[in-house]
Amino acid sequence: MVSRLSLYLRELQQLLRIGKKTISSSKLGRRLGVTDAQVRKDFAYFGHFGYPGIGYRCEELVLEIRRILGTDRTWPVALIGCGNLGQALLGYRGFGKQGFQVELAFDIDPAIVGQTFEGLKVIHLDQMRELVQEKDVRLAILAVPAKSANQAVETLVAAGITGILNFAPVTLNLPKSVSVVGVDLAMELEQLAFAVVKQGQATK
Amino acid sequence: MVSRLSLYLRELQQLLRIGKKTISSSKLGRRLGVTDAQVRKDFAYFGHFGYPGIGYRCEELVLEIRRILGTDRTWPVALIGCGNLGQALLGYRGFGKQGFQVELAFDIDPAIVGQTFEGLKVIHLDQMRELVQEKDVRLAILAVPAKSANQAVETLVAAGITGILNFAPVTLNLPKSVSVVGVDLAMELEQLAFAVVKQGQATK
DNA sequence: TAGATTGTTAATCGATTAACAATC
DNA sequence: TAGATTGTTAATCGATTAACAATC
Repeated sequence: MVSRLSLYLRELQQLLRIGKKTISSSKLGRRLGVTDAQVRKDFAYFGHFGYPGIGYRCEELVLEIRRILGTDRTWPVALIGCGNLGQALLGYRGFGKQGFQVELAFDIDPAIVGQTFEGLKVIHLDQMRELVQEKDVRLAILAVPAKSANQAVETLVAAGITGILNFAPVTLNLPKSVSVVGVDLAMELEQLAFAVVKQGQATK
Repeated sequence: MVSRLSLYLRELQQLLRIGKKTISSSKLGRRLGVTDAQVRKDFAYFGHFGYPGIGYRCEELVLEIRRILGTDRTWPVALIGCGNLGQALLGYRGFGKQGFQVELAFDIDPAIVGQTFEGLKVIHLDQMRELVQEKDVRLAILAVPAKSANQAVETLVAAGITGILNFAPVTLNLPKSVSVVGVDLAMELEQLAFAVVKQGQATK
């Protein structure tokens, strides 16, 4: 359900860009494939953000959602693993726009440690603890190979990281106090393949 | 619910790697944070795969899930957009392992078209239609900037693509016959930030 | 046989939708 | 005022869990 908040936020930012001042639950829902009742219920859960007869003021609602999500400030983020994917993530501009700033980059490969990508020098994972504490970093993006993931996670947890965005295609062993969001690209493609096959059958 | 099938599949493949022949619904569930009843219900929906008193045979179940998901064969995939992220995705080995093979790479930037990455020559998007039809490609990975996404989508749909893995942080305008799975990295981080803040409050 | 574990039914829970009085 | 739209209640729907007879 909170994932819909992010979706609304993205759409509202788009609406602002094209100059819309207000939007109704039914129009916002139509754009996203969600019922109007769902949209209203989602927002009403967190407060009274709308205006009967008018709708929601986009600018105001953007601020409210960011406050709810906790992105009304900038979060420093640590990147773990600076291979192919890690480097691409370092260069991704979309994070900054939503309030995330990769401030630390780690690896364990001697061929990578010491190199600079996007103006950020890659540091050995062994030095994570003190740097993370110094910068008060809570979030980490884990972009290491599957076989190194759980080992890296121990270092992360010991360093005080409390949220992990996991790109490694394995189940992480974590204490309940650490949150994890997994992004498994092969899994996403599997979901897509399933949907395409099903859709194909429905059309027959 | 189908997303759990992918999760089970990944875990079962891991279990096979460490030499397990069979697994019970309760042990599999424990590993993934799912109840045993949920695991059994999920599988039973598609058939009778388990053995009372024994559990599920890992190898057999892997084959069944792959059949259900449609990944009991290799899917050729087209990559659209060969910038930072696109190049990283081209180099990602995880796709191949699950039955996806990027066979075509497209872009519109003259500085990128013609270059070769991972042994694949980047082709101009204008030539997509005939190549996609020649190779019978159904799936596309969309890794273009947000502002180009909906324009690119028109070309994809016209070429006969029926499933899109969308990395662009925008809502795509698509006919109902085309499936889409969205991966918005900033949205995932937002979910993580929310979870971390909530967790922090609960601990207080 | 006793122990383990499935598949399935019934009960519970939570999420979504419909409907409408209240409000601008 | 009439029209549009919210927030919320009640109804519906679907998904999850508990429990247990059937099975190996």
